[in-house]
Amino acid sequence: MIATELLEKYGALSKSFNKSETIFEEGKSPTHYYQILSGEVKMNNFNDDGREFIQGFFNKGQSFGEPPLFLNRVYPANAIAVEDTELLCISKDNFMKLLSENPSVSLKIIENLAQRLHYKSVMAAEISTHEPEHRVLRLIDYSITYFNFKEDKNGHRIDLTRQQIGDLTGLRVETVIRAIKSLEKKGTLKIINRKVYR
Amino acid sequence: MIATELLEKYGALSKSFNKSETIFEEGKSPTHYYQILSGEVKMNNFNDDGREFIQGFFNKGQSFGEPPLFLNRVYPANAIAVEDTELLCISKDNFMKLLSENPSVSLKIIENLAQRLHYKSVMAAEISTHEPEHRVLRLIDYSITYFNFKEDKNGHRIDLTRQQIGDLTGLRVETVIRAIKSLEKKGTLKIINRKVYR
DNA sequence: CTTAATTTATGACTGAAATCATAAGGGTAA
DNA sequence: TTACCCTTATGATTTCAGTCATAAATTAAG
Repeated sequence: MIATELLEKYGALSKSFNKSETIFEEGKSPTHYYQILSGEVKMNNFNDDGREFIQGFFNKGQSFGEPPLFLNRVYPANAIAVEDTELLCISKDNFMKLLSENPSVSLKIIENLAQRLHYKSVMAAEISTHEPEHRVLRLIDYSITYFNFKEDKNGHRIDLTRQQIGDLTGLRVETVIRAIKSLEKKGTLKIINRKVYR
Repeated sequence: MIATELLEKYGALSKSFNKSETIFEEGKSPTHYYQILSGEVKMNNFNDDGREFIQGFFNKGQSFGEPPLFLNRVYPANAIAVEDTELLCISKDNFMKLLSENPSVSLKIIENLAQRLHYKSVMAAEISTHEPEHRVLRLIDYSITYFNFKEDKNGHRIDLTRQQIGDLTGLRVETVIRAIKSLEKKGTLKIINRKVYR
């Protein structure tokens, strides 16, 4: 996260997106650096059958879509506002200028990329070699530290639908539902009022 | 890649590893920044059944294992020399000092992490939602630009065994063999002398 | 040079997750 | 308030990749 004032000093402008609106599309060239002022964004892909894969969710204060900016490559995924969202946008040129004139910001970017790379490494190994229950549980545990799900007396409330968990782990809804049921039976997690707690 | 002289200025030392020797293990805390002088390194995970997943290969000039260094986290995977390898190693503290005193190096690190994140994004979507043939072909195409496989009159020679392709895409050897056979039948790639060309 | 291990290969069989079908509860938009 | 869609749910069926078995070709090791 880069300080709002610093971004504004380099000409950042805020832009609003309605729920479900597309921010950028897979295959397009990046033009801006984006940071979330409010709302939530997801990055995803669709295969030929229209099946979705969710690369990740991004919340207030987080940036997204930088890698292609640094590589002069096209976006490998779409970015979509999952609720009404306000973004701070700064053009690629201005962003690069900001970076070169403010070395301490680089470290923030590095930490951010490192964190996302870490998540991807963990999930890649999970998706490739583990059975559904393991994958679902690992995603849940990771999301507890990664997103900040609130904790109450029942534990952490996992604010993801079964469908979203499926799209994050490469599983079908029905499989996720059955996996969660089975994990509950084993006492690994709780289902209260259809919501998952851990 | 950071210039050898610069690394040495900050106390980097070279270290040799024999083929199959472990450089670091999953779950351990990072202590050094590593850059390859010669040889090849792979990062991998094993699931409970001993099934391997290869996170990636790293060659001369490349660094690996930085994310946990920046996050104060443990390694999410193992690093193993796939052939006799010589590394340039610099302690975490010295590396951080180098970074803060040489801002231009940060951009190199950022580009490196961005590239790896890009690869992971592409492969995650592939592994999650596409059938074997698609996954194998995508890995091959990505590896052509990512590694530098040499090109001759038959095309790019894919220097990966069927087993390695399987471990990179989360498929079993037999499935990879059949997928490659099928892709050859369709004329998508060539098999000459058991080697894959594209 | 011989032996052992790895790699590619193919066929038969199995099983786990995907698919299909259906339904009820909950939220929300008109 | 109603109608519609999303979410959770469950059972039956199918399918495709995994598994198992076996073998030849090639490479690496002793």
